[in-house]
Amino acid sequence: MSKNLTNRSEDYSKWYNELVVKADLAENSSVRGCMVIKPYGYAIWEKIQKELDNKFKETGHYNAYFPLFVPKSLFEAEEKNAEGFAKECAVVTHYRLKNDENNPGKLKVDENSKLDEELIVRPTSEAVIWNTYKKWIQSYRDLPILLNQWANVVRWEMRTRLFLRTSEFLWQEGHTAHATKNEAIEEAKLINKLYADFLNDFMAISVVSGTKSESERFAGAEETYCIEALMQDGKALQAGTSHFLGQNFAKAFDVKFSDKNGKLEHVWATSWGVSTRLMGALIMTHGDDNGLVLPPKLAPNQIVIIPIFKSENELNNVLSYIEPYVERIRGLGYSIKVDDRLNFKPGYKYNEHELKGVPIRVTVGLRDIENKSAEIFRRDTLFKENININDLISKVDFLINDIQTNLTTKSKNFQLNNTRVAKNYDEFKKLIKEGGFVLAHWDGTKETEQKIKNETKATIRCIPESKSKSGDCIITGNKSLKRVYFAKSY
RNA sequence: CGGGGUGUAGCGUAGCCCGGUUAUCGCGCCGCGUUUGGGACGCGGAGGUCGCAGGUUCGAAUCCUGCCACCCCGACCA
Repeated sequence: MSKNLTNRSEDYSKWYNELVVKADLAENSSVRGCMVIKPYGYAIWEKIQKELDNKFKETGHYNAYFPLFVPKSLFEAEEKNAEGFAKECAVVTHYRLKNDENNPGKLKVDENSKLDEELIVRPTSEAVIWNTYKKWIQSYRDLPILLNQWANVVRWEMRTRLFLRTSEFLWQEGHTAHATKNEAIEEAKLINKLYADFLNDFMAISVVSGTKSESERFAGAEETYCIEALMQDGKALQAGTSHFLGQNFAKAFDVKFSDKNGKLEHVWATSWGVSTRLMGALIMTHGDDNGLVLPPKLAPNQIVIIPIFKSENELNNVLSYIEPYVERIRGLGYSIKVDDRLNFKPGYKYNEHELKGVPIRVTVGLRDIENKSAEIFRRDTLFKENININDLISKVDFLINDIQTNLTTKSKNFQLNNTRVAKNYDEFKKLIKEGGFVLAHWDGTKETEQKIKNETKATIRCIPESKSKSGDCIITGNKSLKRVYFAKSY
């Protein structure tokens, strides 16, 4: 199996270039690891947004928007959260520039514009949102509040990696408030399930889901639910998280409500999010040596048509031959593009669309007009065949579904084939080295977790919900209730 | 912030050890022509503060010193 886990991380960069580029900021700028999302990449992000948005709305959530700036006093209110993010915050200290008298044409910070209280550029919005919720919540009748916002956040990471850990990134963050503990826990679980289904059904990415260990938990959370995907090089990627925040934020921001009996109680909270990292997951899950492979459901162009022609006259003949079919395919709700560019040869176009991951390609030339045929190609298996032009619509319809299903199955099988059980620590070390998920018994202590991390670089990615057999911890031999997922991660 | 590496045209690079004509080659770009069923070809053309600043020298992409940036590996993380 380790044969399958070639280290592709170097190759990924060539596929990134179709979607994003590293931001080219000023030469001496100390902002590192920001990315520019190109139109093609953004089209994919929009598909993700739209689909998730629908799912949130179906489950009773509303979109809202809160400020980018968080006053330091709000930020530090929930101590654990503040402590967790303190080391990676961008801080605004001044609000004005002025001309630099010693350096004509240059500007400098006007020291007279120093803010009394520093503003933190949000690394996440719990603080500013809970400060608002305080004003909105008085009675159990005001609950639940189920809000989501699409926003950018900034985390000043030591080391960045395009898509997976950029300094600034786009995400959605949900923030909900509930009257009971149970309701909040159910909300956190619901969203985690929603994420898992979304990745599997829409993005064709298979994940394992469960909870995080205490040390991997979100700063300020009582419980963190997560989904973890396995990339082709055998490393795990945290694809989404959903947190049960208990009453921590309600206490920090003094958010209370009176229940039916008039008794005052603190509100229960959740928060959850997925980010542009999902696009990284997409690339690293489905990409192959020819470039991106996009599941039809989120491909900006699902079908591309390449006309073959020697003159503009021939091009027009081909276009009118194919036009009724294009219209009908469009009518079925599929996105289809005719690549009639004159300055590129067919071979070049083939390669370009493969690099961009277009699921279906149809080639049509004079030969096809003669034979009433077309050539159809699927990106996932690279299989090419000639069909009768009358079968084009049904074939496209079939392939759209079949490619989606095939990618989902492939991802699931990859995950299963690369998830193995370690019976003892020696075996564990060997399996971790080879890559993939390793299921092993763990005694539940931080110390054991840390020891494993130090010695193997593997972390507990997820504690599955499902009940498996109890056993003995591979390190201490102490009692373990179930096996947990270990892996090296991004 | 520790360890290693790299900086030459939009991108990828040769040259550096051993200083010496007008800084090499490929891709891309512009013009003209021929091409077009798997990344076309010919001819012509444009494009460079050799990362930055000092120093050594008659002469520096090349040698020396300092700085900066980026990449990889650690610590940190969606």
